[in-house]
Amino acid sequence: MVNAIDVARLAGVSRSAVSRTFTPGTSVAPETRAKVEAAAALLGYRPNLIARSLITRKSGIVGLAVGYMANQFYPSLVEALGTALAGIGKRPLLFPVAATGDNDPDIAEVLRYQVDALILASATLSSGLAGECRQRGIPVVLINRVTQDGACNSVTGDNLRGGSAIGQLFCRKGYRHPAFMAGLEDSSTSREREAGFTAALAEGGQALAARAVGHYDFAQAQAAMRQLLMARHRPDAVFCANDHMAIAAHITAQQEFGLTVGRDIAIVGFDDVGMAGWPCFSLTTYSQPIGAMVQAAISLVADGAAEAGTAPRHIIVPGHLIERNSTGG
Amino acid sequence: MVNAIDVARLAGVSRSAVSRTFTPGTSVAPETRAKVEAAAALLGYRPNLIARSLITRKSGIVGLAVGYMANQFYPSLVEALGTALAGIGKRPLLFPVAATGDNDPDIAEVLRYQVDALILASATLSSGLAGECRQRGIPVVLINRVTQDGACNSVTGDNLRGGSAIGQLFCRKGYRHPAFMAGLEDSSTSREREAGFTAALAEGGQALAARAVGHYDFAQAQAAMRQLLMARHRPDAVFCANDHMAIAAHITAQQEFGLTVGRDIAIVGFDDVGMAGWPCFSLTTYSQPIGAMVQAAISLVADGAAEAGTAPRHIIVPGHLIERNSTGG
DNA sequence: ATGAAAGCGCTAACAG
DNA sequence: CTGTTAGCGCTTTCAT
Repeated sequence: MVNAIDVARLAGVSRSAVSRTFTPGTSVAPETRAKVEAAAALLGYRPNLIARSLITRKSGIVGLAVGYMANQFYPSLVEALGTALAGIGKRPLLFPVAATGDNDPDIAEVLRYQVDALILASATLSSGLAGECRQRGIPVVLINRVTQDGACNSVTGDNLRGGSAIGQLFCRKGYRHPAFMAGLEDSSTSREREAGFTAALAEGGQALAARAVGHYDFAQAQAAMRQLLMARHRPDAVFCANDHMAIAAHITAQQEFGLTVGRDIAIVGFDDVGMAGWPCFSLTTYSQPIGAMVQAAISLVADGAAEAGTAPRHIIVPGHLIERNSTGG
Repeated sequence: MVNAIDVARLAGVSRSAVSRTFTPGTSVAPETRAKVEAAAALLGYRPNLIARSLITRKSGIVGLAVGYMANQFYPSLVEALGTALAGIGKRPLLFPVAATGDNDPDIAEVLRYQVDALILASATLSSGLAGECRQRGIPVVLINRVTQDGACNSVTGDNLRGGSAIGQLFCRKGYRHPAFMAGLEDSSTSREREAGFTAALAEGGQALAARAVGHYDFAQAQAAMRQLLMARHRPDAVFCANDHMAIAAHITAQQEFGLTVGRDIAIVGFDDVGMAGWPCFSLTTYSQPIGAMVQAAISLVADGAAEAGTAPRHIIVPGHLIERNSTGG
């Protein structure tokens, strides 16, 4: 294991000179730098980031909590985040969490790595831990969810307006029995989308005819769809709280009930994941632009959005309605 | 920022006592431990893993390179790996790499984090870097790919047998114009699958009628499929080097050429990703069991499969043919 | 611009 | 079982 001392010795300089050579924004004589770089190359020296972080108190590591990768939205997000973080010289330390329930223990564990920030995709943390992070100056960014008390920074799509746009679409199309499939009952995202949706329905003189809960899970969304379709009054249009469940619903309606989606029944999702545009689904949906969301998250992380006294910011990234065949030709 | 000294002071013990309390496998008097734990809880103390790793030379961090998340196989793998690593007290530090080309710079960068191991999913590294890792005692595990010189540990599915099984299936079904869609020409995975495939065809008295390259990419696979389907002699069965491309091919055949897959043309993939089983695709494929592959990778990581003198291990995880509708009712 | 010295938070060897 | 003593590899004042 070669270290700065070895390099210094070989280059005939002090260890400080070596350190400075590899620290951006320090002044080293070009000549010295050259000697150091030559020696380092010869020895295959790479500055130890762990040791550095002990003193700079910046690890370059960002904790990234992510729930279930089965929903294509999250892999896309993780990939985009990984790339964007690399752009500001940081890397994500991944830790899997349950999409629901108490994730504090897992998060506390990752805090021990002295992460520079915490990005939580579809996971929440208690206000206790949030406070601790704030106190330590660790920015916390929730993506696609907000906490009840609004104590954390967050980046979300425009759930309210999106739900509303879909409600309006249903009214315009003249569906008579609109239904909603929730994600998790305690998820802010699902609740906001539903609120926008039902408000728009009401404005159009409609009311929710049925409701089911898919728990954001493929199999459970299928079950929820079965339940909706087997009811006395079958809905003629279903808004699912995300694309992942909408696709499950689509498959179930078509495969198990022989319905032609878009003709016999309308199905709408939320997110605009890649698959939503595939011809076999051609899913009407409301977009959550990943690029913009990642950009927003990165800016919160980079601006050190946790300086004492800074009020949490809640960034809402606008999306737009994408009409495809699942709501009629 | 509270540290071990603060805790020691409050508990009225030495800093070593504090250290021992939080280090598994050390002996502390129950009474001392209790005092320390009380003080730690009061102060909200969490041992600094970064500082610890400086001395133990074990960071608990595993570098995880992952290419394109669009192929569902990889998100599933990442999720499973993350969970399995947590089981042995480690976490993955994610770094995005190009699926093709030279990833050495990115990998070298992550080495500075003193990672305990390197897991490369569908990425390769030069024998130079591989040698450096070996010398430093950092296990390197390739998943779903091997290096040309076989210098790295690897975990792969049974590409040869899988390709062969699909070739045999084509013969048994009596297809007359079998085609192959490669991933990347320089990918060991694609080459092995093709080798098994063509060998089995030859044994059945058949020969490859056409060939295209999809570069493991959705859009490029669609283009490759168009090319195959517009040729003079249209193939009646296409084996795609993975499910991701097979699904692209499926959609293209159906949507753009009006073909009914399974009747007008057979399409087969490799991996058995979740979507392959969806009724709208019902894709015949050869499985790569993620659980077993992760298990194998973890064992290589945990056994410190890089001790000097250890020969690299190449684990082949068996899979099996899954016949679905895409090769006929 | 450079070197000497101090110290980040922690563990490990060694006496007691 | 406990405390003392030395570092792990690095950055950073502070003189020069």
